[in-house]
Amino acid sequence: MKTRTHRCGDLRVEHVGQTVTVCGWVDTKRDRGGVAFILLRDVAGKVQLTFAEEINPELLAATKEVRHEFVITATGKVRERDAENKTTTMASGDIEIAVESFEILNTAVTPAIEVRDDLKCDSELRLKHRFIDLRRRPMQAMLQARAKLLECARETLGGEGFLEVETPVLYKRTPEGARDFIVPSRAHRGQFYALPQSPQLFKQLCMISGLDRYYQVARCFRDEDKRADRQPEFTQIDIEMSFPTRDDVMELFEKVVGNVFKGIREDARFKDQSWPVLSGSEVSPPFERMSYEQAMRDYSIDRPDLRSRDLKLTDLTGWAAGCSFNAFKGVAEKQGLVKALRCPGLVDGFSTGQLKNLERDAKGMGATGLANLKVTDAGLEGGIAKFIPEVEQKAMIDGVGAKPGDLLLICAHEKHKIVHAVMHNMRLLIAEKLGLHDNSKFAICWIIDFPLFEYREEDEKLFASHHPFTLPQDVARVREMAEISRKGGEPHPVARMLRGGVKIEEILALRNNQYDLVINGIEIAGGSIRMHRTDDQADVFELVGIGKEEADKKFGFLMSALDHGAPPHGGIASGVDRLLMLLLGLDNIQDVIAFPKSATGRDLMIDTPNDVEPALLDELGVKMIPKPEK
RNA sequence: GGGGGUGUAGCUCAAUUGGUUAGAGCGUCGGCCUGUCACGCCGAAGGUUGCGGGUUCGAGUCCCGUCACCCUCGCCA
Repeated sequence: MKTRTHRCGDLRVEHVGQTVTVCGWVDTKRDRGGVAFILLRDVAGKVQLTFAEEINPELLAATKEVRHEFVITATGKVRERDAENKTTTMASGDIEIAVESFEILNTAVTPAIEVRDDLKCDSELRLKHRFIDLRRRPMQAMLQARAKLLECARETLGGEGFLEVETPVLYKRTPEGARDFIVPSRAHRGQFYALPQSPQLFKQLCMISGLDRYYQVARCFRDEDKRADRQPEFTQIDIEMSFPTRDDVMELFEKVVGNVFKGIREDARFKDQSWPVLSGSEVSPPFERMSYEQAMRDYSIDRPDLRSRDLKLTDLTGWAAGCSFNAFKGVAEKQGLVKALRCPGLVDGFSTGQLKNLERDAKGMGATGLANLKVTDAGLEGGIAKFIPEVEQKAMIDGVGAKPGDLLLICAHEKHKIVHAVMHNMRLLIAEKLGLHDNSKFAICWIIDFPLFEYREEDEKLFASHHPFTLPQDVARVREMAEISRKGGEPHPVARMLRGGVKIEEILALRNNQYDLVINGIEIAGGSIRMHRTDDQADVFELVGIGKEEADKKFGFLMSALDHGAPPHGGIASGVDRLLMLLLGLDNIQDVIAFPKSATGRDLMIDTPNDVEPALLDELGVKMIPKPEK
């Protein structure tokens, strides 16, 4: 085999006259009898190999046995094509190689899926034959963009003095959060490792070790049910720094994002791609900041899609409390939530059946119903309008700023969560219908001032809304609450605080030092300033009901580390897969991962998970229990 | 775990709503063609209709179960 001199896709007019040797896969073969053409493909692109009877009949005859996807190497002279034979369908379209010799390096069976840019087939087949799928140009470009993204991030972080540190994959089960993947230990029969959901604690330990600035391209594992934008294993750019303010971390990450956009935009390899990142709007730090409270008020979600920023929700609870429609009034009286979405100009946007379907969707999310009202010159029409007197109608129309020709969607429920879920989804649907969610627009914002705690009524428990290591904004007040709770009495911290005179509203009004970066309604990154003092950390553990004993058992190594001179620290973690999806305008995470798993978490190519030998289970001390009959 | 969708030739899809021998395009294989570039022309092969059961004189079509893939709700601190 001769040494390759050039890559197929790199050859241009400037190479005319040179004798070159190229290697690659047979993309197509066009046999015209006395002349034949083979399109040879490699990672850089394609080039045409030409064979002619008048030049070398034996060589032409030998092309007979060449088939699609054979691997061949060819040597010949690069020559410029005649003007009428040039093509713009490929970058090397001005030239061709007049082949003088070629060799079949390997044959290939006909692949199950075609190697073509616009392949349209079931994802099952693509996953099963991933090594063929990855031969396609869009997939190779995706992998190049992914590598470029990481390259830009590393370059930025390296330049800012961050040290890339690897942390263990064999970690420890964490009782909170997502389900863990567990790994049985042979040496310690009956005991298990767990795969990390994130390197959270290790990066904090790196700060305590004095590394000052850490980052890692970390693989994370969560054994939850999959979604279009979720995989059981995914990649995060994980960052932590010492002595930062909240702004320091946010500004640093803005730099990372800015450089990723810039790096991919300026990479010549991608100029033939139609990705949003290449044609989309500018991203220029500093990014807008929005409080959690405002996001929930205007958009009912903590990751609002601001491409449709003017499509805001209105809180009608106050209006509902005094209205004549009992369903709304009742909800308002029970401290529920009533929210309205003004759909501009959509008074005739939906058929009766479509409106029914919207309501069905809302009910699917737990709503009792979804009211729709048409705004006309005469007032409100349709559905529940007859239950609402004219004066109240006018107040409502003024309240939501509606104009004749608008459609109003209203959801009311005792549980705020349900109203938020419904109205967020309706807002997305309406924005989509109004064509506001163009994916070449990038609407970026930080969400800040998140609640420190969430409250679960069922068992009267508080949860850290980010994670329990996040620094509260008002550490002193948290201390006071923890002191009250520590006095004991009732079984739950919340009950103890209530008895101690703390109002539940006040607990829920506490804010933390978390920040999430949201682009087009997708959470791209999230992080926080952490607690670096044991006493602060103990206060938060106290309020979320993790006693000293439990804290020692679960996070003893952290508590101990904090006691050894932990510096103030904070950081951020960003989902590489989701960011890449956004940049490339894709809506399935499988399309940005080289070897992804299916929606049920199977790898269809290597066929895993699979059974293991019973003897191995014995050695591990693991017993298989058959799935119970239904 | 709940709901929805899909499953017919190697691939993408049809099959007049239960009726003769399940078709087409692409691909594959063979032949022809000296400038193709989604080459063209002629011809051929290729099917356990995901799998199992049922209803029926008769099932790709209807029913039950099951498997796989996709979407969605729950879940994902």
